[in-house]
Amino acid sequence: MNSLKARLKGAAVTSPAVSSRDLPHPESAEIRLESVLHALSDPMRLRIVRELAADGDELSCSYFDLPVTKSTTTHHFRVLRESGVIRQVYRGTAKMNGLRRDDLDGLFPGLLDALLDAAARQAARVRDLGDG
Amino acid sequence: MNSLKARLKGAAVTSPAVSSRDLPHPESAEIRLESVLHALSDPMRLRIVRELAADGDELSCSYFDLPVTKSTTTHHFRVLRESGVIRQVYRGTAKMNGLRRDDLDGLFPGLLDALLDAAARQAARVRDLGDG
DNA sequence: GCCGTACTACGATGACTATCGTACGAGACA
DNA sequence: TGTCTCGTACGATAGTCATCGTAGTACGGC
Repeated sequence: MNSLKARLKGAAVTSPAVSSRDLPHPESAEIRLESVLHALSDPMRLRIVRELAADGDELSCSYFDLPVTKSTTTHHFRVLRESGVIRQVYRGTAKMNGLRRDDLDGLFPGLLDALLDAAARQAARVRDLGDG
Repeated sequence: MNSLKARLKGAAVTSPAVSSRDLPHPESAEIRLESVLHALSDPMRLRIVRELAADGDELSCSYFDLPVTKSTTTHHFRVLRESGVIRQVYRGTAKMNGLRRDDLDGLFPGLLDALLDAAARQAARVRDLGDG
């Protein structure tokens, strides 16, 4: 049942180099706190970032099973990339996504961990409410 | 030249009790991380929160010298209140604003400090760029 | 070369938002 | 009572955004 995840998690690692297509990313110094917060203020994108932080640093877009269409998924990943939260790289037909942890930690030490911890706490809180 | 600030910073502290008008606030348990991040993703509101954290915990709306009209200022304060970031209380004609630090620290330990630190670092970075 | 998979581009749409101006209400003070 | 200040309410407006569907591109494998 996790065959899909297993298949996609390390997809196309055999490719030694990056595809010719490359995507525009902000440089580290161009990353704005407001943009990062805006990117993470959407539940779908916060969820993506949480999975990315928990499950490894190179996940394809299709690894995520989001309750929206592919177009919308593309949109959310673009927002995350353009805000500097993730780095995206084509590998074959897949687009691999990785958290820009080093850049974010360099700019805003402790922020990413605090955000991930806050998100985890909130998720646990919501889960507890669901349990009754 | 800071007479305005001095006058407004402790305005109406003589009033012992809160006015009859009171404003709707989310309870601590109702505060959502996404809403907090969304509230802080606006430069104007991030600035308000930074001043609030640095300059005391009971500042009137008019203490802030924001480059927008009064209507817009009201709007931003409402967003901050409804997201659970600040608490607002009428005192005479003034509306006093305070960070909900205890609630936020209780829900998301370390988050507020990390955010304030991140904002301070970015402000310093921008300042350095300005100095050339 | 052909097909399937992964993702994109584009246009549309409905919702939200930051901003303003004007008009109004609530309290302090003469 | 009148007046001043602080802040609100309301309507308008221009912009952004999350979402979709459809059509299209890029790559890998047959």
